[in-house]
Amino acid sequence: MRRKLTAREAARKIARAPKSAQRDAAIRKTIRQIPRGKVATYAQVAAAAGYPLHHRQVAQVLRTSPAGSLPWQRVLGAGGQIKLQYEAGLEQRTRLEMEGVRFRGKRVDMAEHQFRFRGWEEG
DNA sequence: ATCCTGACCCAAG
DNA sequence: GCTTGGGCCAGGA
Repeated sequence: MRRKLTAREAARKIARAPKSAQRDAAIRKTIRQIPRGKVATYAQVAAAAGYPLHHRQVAQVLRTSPAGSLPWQRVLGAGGQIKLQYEAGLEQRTRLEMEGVRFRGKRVDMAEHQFRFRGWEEG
């Protein structure tokens, strides 16, 4: 069994970790803050995580994260559009509707469902 | 280092 | 509404 890291060791480990790992961790943490019935856009997640120009990495994180580790269905494209294709897109829509998220045509009603992160001004 | 690709975004037309 | 072109960034070959 591996011994638990001391606080100092943990800090060193983080300092040594590549920036991409910190960034991805921040993105995952941000996504997990979105509650049931609420949604956020890729760009919004990136900005709230502290990386305003990394919306594409949000998608990358969602793609590469193990299934069940994130509420992936709550992340949408700009304007509340589902960006997944085919079955995946249908599943996303179904999951969201199960959470009480309403759609207007192909788009989620963002005025009603967009999540406000702490420190997220605008709107 | 270069080239390609992606669950992106946005302003134009 | 839709398509297009340009911009953005990181990962993999």
